[in-house]
Amino acid sequence: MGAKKARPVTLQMIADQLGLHVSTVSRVLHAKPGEGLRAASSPTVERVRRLADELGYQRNPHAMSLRTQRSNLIGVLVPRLSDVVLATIYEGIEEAAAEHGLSTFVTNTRDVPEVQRARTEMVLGRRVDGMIFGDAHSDSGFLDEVAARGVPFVLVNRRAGGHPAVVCDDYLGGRMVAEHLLEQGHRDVAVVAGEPYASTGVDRTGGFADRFREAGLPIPEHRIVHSRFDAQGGRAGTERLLASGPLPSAVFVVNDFGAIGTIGALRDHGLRVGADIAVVGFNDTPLAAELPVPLTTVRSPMREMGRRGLRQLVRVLAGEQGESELLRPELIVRASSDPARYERLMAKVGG
Amino acid sequence: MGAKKARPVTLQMIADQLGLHVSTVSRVLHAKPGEGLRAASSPTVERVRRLADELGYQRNPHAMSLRTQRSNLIGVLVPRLSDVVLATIYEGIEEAAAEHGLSTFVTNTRDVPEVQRARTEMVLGRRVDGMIFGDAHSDSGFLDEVAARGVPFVLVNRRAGGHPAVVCDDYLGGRMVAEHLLEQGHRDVAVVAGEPYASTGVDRTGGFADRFREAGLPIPEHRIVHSRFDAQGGRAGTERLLASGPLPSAVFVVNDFGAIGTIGALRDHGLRVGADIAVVGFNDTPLAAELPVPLTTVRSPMREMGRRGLRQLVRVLAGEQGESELLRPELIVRASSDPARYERLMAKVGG
DNA sequence: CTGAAAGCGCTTACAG
DNA sequence: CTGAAAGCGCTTACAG
Repeated sequence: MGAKKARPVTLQMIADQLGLHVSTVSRVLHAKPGEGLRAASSPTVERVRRLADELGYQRNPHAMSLRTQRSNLIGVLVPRLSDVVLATIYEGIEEAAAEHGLSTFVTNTRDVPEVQRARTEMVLGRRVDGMIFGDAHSDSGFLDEVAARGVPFVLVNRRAGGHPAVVCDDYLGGRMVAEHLLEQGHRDVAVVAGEPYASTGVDRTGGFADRFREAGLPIPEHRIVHSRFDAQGGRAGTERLLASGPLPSAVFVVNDFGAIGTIGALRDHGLRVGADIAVVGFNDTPLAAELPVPLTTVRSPMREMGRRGLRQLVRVLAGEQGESELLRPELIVRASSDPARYERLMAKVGG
Repeated sequence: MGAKKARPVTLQMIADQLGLHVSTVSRVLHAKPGEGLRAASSPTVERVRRLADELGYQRNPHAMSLRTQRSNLIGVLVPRLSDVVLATIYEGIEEAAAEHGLSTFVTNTRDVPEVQRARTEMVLGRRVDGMIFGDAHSDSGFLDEVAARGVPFVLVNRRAGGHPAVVCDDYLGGRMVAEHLLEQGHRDVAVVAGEPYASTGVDRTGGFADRFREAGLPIPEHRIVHSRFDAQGGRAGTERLLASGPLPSAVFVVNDFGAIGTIGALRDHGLRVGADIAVVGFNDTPLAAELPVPLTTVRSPMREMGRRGLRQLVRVLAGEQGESELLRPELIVRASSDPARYERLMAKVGG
């Protein structure tokens, strides 16, 4: 038992069967389409292609990489793939990579600097052609080092230190939320702001706070708390908020998962989201719409961000200058911050 | 500007600087620890190691793979990484792989057979040493083919066709849910059963239905509907359930994300989860506990499943027989199916 | 204990 | 249009 693993077909095998030299076969099979010079005569090309097809030839990537010093591999670092935001961005990266004939290594760094370093070395040790970081810290020392070493890379999700980055216009997203809450008449608001080292949370908070300041309602410091980017973090941040003073009328949580924790904490304090207090999240993850009280949030083009990040990396690999891109967010209003929608919802449930 | 990418250090460079032959350096640096035979004299070993360290030598994996026909790479296929269940299993795989000196390619197949085929070929084209499938379909024709080709692989998450698989004891998990609902006095229940090609949903439903049958309460066919494994799927399945007859007193949704869709649909029909109808999910994903009405669910050891799956693959790669493993699930009762807990919750919120 | 050779599978100027 | 050679960086018996 146990099927023997067939030795893969090589160029040499094809050459032998056809009485050609391996270099001719190589030229035929892998001549760049743009290449003006013909690889061989039409009949030869035909024969080679046919046999390669028949035998199911697949180029040995290790041999090719060794010879060309190009691996067509890229490394992707994310804080954690179990965060649906990063997983979705990665799906975009992978999709676009496949279209460019590139394969991706993706790895979790849990936002721990030592792990970021170690995984970067590991990935570089694999001789990737370039990297995409989804876990940049605002203190960009590490990335500066990587850049100094000449490693081509781009950032997605979070920006840092002026390196080419494809991110959502988080500042604008924060302003949109502020605008919405101001329209709803909120005057005393709070923010669960995420990790202080992540541009996402910082920029969202910044836009939000700026807009309130412009409205003559600067947000006091104790109304802004940092937190981890998950349900636990949202819960913990909210508990601190509730302990630190009177109840605000609205809470902006800089990501949906945090918002879920916030909702849990508010519930534990006997507060009804949408009625007693407004809550707004960020990212419009799939469950925001499905929550018992649907969550107002800001939609960010996550998959598209991944696709564009990969495209920028391809440009960098081609020797061009990588460009930063700012993707447009969109406010999605739902019952968690809109009394009219909340009433309609309750009417249905109540009746 | 533009740091030049330094050419990586090779064995040859080290050998030259030390006046040694490259083969000696190779032996020193990469002799297996188990190897009884010494690679070189102590002083030589010392000098080589020191210089390698100093220069930051990293073995070129392409050269090594080409020479040894072993890539230390494994391919992982999942339906989608944006499903937190699969992302968490993958985290376990990656963790364990790193401990074994292996790197992983992971790729999304969206449960589409043509994509599964294409991605498998792509990954095999990268010359991985083995594969882990998290997206097996019960109709195991494709996997049988892969096995016949002699590709070493194991399954995680879903089992199929008797191939080595590390999965949760889904059947038992389903029985646990049934047991719990029977204790709560439910007699008329329904199931949102997931995709019919996935053993997870099928086994969970099977265990659940068997237990009810044993209790003398066989579940009529129209009370079991199939659905996609996400919030949208749960919502759609639940709508069909609600359209097909009188209201059941409890709904078992075979995964948490589906359950969220179910909760959304029930809400839209004016039903209060935990009061008017019980809902139970599966997997205990992080948000189950944070939902406004916390969700009863079955905890499955997702990360551990990934770790064990990788370990089984390592065994297979070592020429041993891969073994299937069944991991133990645990029922987590919360307010969505427990009137006592629900009352306590409401008392807090109401007050 | 250390060196020399062969070879993994490919690509790329260079001849002819 | 096609062949021959060199070489990417490594490992692995085999000599000595």
